[in-house]
Amino acid sequence: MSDHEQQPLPPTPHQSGDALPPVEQHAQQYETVRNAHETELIEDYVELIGDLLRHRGEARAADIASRMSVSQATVSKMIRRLNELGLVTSRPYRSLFLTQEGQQMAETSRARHDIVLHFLRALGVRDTTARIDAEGMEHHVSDETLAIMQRFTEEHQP
Amino acid sequence: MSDHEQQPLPPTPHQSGDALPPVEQHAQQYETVRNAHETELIEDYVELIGDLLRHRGEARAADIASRMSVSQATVSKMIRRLNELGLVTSRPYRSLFLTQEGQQMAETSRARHDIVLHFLRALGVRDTTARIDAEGMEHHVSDETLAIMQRFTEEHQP
DNA sequence: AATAATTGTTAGCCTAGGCTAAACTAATTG
DNA sequence: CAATTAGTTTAGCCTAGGCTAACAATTATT
Repeated sequence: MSDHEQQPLPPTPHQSGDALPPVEQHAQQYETVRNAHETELIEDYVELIGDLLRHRGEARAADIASRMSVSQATVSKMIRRLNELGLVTSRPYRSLFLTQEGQQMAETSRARHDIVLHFLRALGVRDTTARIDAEGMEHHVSDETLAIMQRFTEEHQP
Repeated sequence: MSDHEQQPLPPTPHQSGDALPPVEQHAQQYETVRNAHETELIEDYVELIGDLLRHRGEARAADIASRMSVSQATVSKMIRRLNELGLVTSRPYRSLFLTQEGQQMAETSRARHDIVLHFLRALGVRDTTARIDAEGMEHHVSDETLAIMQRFTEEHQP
């Protein structure tokens, strides 16, 4: 075999896109995302439970399962975790309730979610799309950006 | 024990926030997010490898590990997966390369990432924050929203 | 050339978050 | 009130994505 190997090339001079950030900053970006992922699901559950309590008066495991389209077993397991984390109280075969701390988290999540959703709509995104995007984005928007989104929304549809 | 149990309450009449979406739509929101999570990491790796190749001329496992701040073992395992998925070619102790398909994915990811990043900056978000938020948001922004972001950016700083 | 340092791989462990199947409890209805 | 249906839980399995520790290969240094 002669040297037809793939060889590293010199960096492309006409760089499209930005330069690479310094290693520490770059690393921090990924770390932040990983951290968000850890709390994301927890927050989604708590937020949904809060919504169900508010709109329906009760939050049953079966509702959560169908709204999240996961199995009831998955929900049951998750509820145990939320319990251990002190976010919900539950008794077998009864509606769930949020603890003080859980309510706090639900409100915060709900508020973030609404800000992002309203912002997207104000930007001109269709409702269905906005809802989907907001669900994914809400956990990755910093307080700084959130504040800017809120201001934008207020200014663009009073 | 007398009946001091926590009881479900009637739905709050003064609803803050929106009403609950119909179950199917609600479920689809969460499904979309779950699907995004599955491809997210893969795309991040491929995108980073593309960036390293472009800016540095080569992409070594050690660089990926430090830029993502994960262990080299984790990177090594992931590279095997990327290989199996036909996204990269690798030989031990040599730089990684992207396959045709990998390059395609890297470009798409990079483009999305840039649009989100530039949009955030155009909105007025500070650079460091914008980078962090963009890293988390990019995988959750629909094509529709992406197009709107791009238009916004063009109009707000040419 | 020998040794040291860097880089990469492998093995084995852990947690989170899915799933199905089976068992149990509560509610509804014949 | 017995039986069916609906809701919940438990057990056990799987994959992804982290980790550390030990080892192997390459590259750099003396």
